[in-house]
Amino acid sequence: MNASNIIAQINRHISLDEKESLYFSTVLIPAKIKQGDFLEKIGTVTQNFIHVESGCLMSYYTDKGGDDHVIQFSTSGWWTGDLHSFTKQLPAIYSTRALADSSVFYLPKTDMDQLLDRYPKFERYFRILFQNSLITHQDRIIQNFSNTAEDRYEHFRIKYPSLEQYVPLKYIASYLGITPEFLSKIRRRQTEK
Amino acid sequence: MNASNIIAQINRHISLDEKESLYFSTVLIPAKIKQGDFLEKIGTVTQNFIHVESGCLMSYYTDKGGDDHVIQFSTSGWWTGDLHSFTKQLPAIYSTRALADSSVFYLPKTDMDQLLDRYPKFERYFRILFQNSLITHQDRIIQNFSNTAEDRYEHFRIKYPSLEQYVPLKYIASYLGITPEFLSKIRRRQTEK
DNA sequence: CTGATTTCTTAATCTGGTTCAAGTAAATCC
DNA sequence: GGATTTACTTGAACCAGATTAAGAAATCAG
Repeated sequence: MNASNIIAQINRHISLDEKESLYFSTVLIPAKIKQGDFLEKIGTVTQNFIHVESGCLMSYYTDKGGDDHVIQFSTSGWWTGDLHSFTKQLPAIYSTRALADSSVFYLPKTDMDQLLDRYPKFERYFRILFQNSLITHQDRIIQNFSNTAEDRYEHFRIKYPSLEQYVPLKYIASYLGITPEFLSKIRRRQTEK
Repeated sequence: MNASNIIAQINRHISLDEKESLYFSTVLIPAKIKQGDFLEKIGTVTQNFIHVESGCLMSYYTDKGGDDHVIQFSTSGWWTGDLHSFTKQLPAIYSTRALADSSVFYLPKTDMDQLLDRYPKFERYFRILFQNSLITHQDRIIQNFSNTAEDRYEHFRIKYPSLEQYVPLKYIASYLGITPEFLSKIRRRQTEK
């Protein structure tokens, strides 16, 4: 596994020269993750920002009642990780697990900090990344308020068609903010149409 | 109105020198906004990123049924605006209005683009700004899924105590994702305790 | 100061979605 | 390949919060 994919993807937003690309690829740590394995556990301090090369990951919050709530699925090209824990170096409130055998790159916090100091171009890259992600999150909040669960499910399937191969329905339900039982009901309603 | 407040605030994240501070303050456009006035209307392309000096603004989405959904209240020190419209120069899906007489700075898109090109330090500032905002938005999604409306209301009052002086209850209800009637019910329940 | 508009509350009724409990299909594991 | 765990479905009872409609309180305009 080499870093050419991730670098190509970054080059869609900024233009890295040889030196920058090389430096970046040396700080990335490649890893293979087996389905079901944890990349990050609640309560421990997040050391890495995670970039998915292939496979599928899921990040989720576990509430006081022990129920899980999915905040994100990540497939090829996505970054993930508990940003709050990563930034402030506090215990994570999210867990991240592989929903399929996956390969990822870890970007350790100290290396990311150095990277940003040395090559401000990466500040731009991550600024754009977070800016876009913020727009997506605002939209998700609005959609959750203004649409029914059924609309949200249809919208989800259109927006992330590739996820259905990886993600069990109960996690899709969680992502949508409903119970698996109710998602089941929605699905039956739709096939009856 | 001068730019010293906003520059002091930016200096909490990066260190601007004289030249940078000066350049930044020359591209900011100060404005006074009367209560009830629009800073940004749905359907028009957002030209400015908005920084609140004093007063209080509200950004909201209007759904197909004509119902408004508040995404953000902004008081002194906050940035606001329809980021999607601003970034992609597409018609805005959010409106922004003043909930009280307010003073703001506009940062026009072209000036922000030039600012970021000329002084990459600002890339860092906005990277941190969006990164923190993203964390807040993730948290809001999770809280909406895992807490009851009553818990969310209590949490809101603790987190944003200063907003109660500006914001009518019906907009707080909207921000929490409930109807004004139900917020009323919650409030009565609480005073009865 | 006064009428008009907007905000907030109250109560009755209704509904989208949950909970609980049970059964079935599908992965997974030795 | 058979046993066991995990994922999905079904249905009945239930509840958090929506809807509707009306009145009370506050704010605003002239």
